Amino acid sequence: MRNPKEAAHKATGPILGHTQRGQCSKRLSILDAAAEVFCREGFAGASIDEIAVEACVSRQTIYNHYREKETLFTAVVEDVMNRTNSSLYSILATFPDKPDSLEDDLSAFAVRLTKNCLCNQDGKFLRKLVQSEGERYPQLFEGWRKHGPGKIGTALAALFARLSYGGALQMEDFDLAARQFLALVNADLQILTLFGESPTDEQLETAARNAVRTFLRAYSAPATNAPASQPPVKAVG
Amino acid sequence: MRNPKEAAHKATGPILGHTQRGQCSKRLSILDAAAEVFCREGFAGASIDEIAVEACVSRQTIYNHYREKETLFTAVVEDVMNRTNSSLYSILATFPDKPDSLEDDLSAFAVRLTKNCLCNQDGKFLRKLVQSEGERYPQLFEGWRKHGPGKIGTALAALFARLSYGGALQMEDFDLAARQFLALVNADLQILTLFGESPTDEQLETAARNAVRTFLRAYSAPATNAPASQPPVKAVG
DNA sequence: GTCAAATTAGACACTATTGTCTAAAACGTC
DNA sequence: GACGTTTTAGACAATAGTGTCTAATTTGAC
Repeated sequence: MRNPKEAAHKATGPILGHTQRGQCSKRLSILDAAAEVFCREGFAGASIDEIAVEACVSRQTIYNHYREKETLFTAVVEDVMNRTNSSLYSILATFPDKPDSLEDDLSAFAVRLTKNCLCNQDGKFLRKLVQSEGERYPQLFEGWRKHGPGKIGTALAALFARLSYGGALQMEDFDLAARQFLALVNADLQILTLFGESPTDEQLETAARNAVRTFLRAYSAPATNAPASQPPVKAVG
Repeated sequence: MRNPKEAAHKATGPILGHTQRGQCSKRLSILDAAAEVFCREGFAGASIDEIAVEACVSRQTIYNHYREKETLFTAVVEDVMNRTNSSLYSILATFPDKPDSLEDDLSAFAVRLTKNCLCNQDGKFLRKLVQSEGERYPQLFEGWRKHGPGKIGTALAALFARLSYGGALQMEDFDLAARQFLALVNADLQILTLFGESPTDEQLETAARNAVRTFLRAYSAPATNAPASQPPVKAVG
C-alpha cells in the first residue's frame, strides 16, 4: 500500500479503481498489487493474471512495463526495499540523542521502528520473501542484508556508542548490543507476525517496553559509575 | 534427513539408492525428499516429479501412499513437527537443574537447543514453511504454534521459575523472560539462517554465550550479580 | 477533432503440472 | 518356484500459467 489515497481505492474495490487513478501511474498500481500477491502466494504461486486483476490492469499492460515475471518480481523487491530503507533512515534520525528518560525514549523509538519498518506491510513482505526466495535470488536480497538489517544494526550500534560515551549506557560490543536490542524488541512480536497478524499499537508498546527494560537492566551504566571511565571502542568487524 | 544411514544414501546419489533402502520404508524416503523439496521450493513451486526423483521412487508410488499433493504436504509437516517436538522435549529435560556455573550450563543448554531444534534442517523447514504457508493452512501449523515455540516458551518459563525460587535468578514474568532468552539466543543466528547457511558449532557457542551473558546481566539475582560483568565474546557475523 | 501512445480483451502456442490409468516388472513370503 | 502385493515407466487427459500477437479501444496532448 503506497499511500492513504490508494488505501481508499483498495477499500472501494477494484470496480471503481479503473479510472480513479491517473493512467500515468499504472506502474505503481502494478507494483502494489504484485507486492501483495507475491507476498501472499510466493513467487511460484503468484500468477500474472491474479496480479493484473488486483491492479485493475490488463495482463498485457504488465508485460508492456515489465518484460517478464522475474523482471516484475525484482522490480517489486527493489521498490519495497527502497521505501523501507528511506523510512528506516528517517526513523534512525529520531534516536534519543540526549534522552530525558532513557526508558521512555528508547521505548518510543522502538515503537516507531516496529510500527513503520519491521511490522508494517513492507516489513512483512521483506521478511516473507527473503525467507522463501532469498536463496534463489542471493544478489537481489544481498542489498537487503547490507542496507536493511545490516545497516540498521551498525547504525544502532553507533547510536548506542554515543549513549555509552555520554554515560547513559555501559557496554563493550556495540554491534552485539544492537542485535540484541532488535532481537528483544521482536521477542514478543515475531509469533504474531509469523501468522500474518498485525500487532496492535498496544502490543507494540508493550513489546517495546518489555524489551527496553530488559535491555537497560543488562546495559545501563550503574549510577555510581562516573561517565569518566569508559572502555575504548572496539573496532567493528 | 532422517538418520545417518539415509545421509549416507543421499551422499551416494540417487543412482544406487534404488535398492539400497528396504522397500518397506518408501514412505520415509518420500517424506524426506518431500520435506527437502517443499522447503526449497515452497508448496506451489514443488513438483511431484521433482520429489519422486529425489526420493528415488516413481511418481505413482507417491500417489499410492499420499492421495494428492496437499495430503503429502500435511503429512510432511506433521512428520517434521513430531520429530522436532520429541527432540525438543528431550532437550528441555537437560535444563540445568542445580547449575554449577549458571553461565556455562545455560550456554551449553542453549547450544543444544539451537543445534538440535532451531537451526537444524527440521528447524529451517518449519521456519520457512510456517512463514510461507502458515496463513494458508492455519489449522496445520496451529499445532506448531502451541507445541513448538509456544510449548518451548512455557516449558522454559517453568524452568526459569524453578531457578528463581532457588535464588539463582530474579524476575517477575517468567514467560517474558523465556521469550527473551530465546530471542537473545537467536539474535546472532537469524541473519545466518535467513540465507540458508547452517551456523558452525563455534558460531552456535558464541551466540549462546553472548545471549546468556546479557540474559544473566538482566536477570541474575543480586547476590550473584557482582562477578557477572565480563566482556562479551566476539561477534558472530 | 486529430493523432500518437497507452491500454485492453481475447485468442493463441507452448510448457509444466496434476492426477489417472495400464501393463509390465520387481519383490517378499510361502 | 508360485503368488499376491508393491512398484515402475509411460501414456494420457485436464488444467493452469507464461509470454506473444492482433485488432479494437481509450487516453492525453495538441
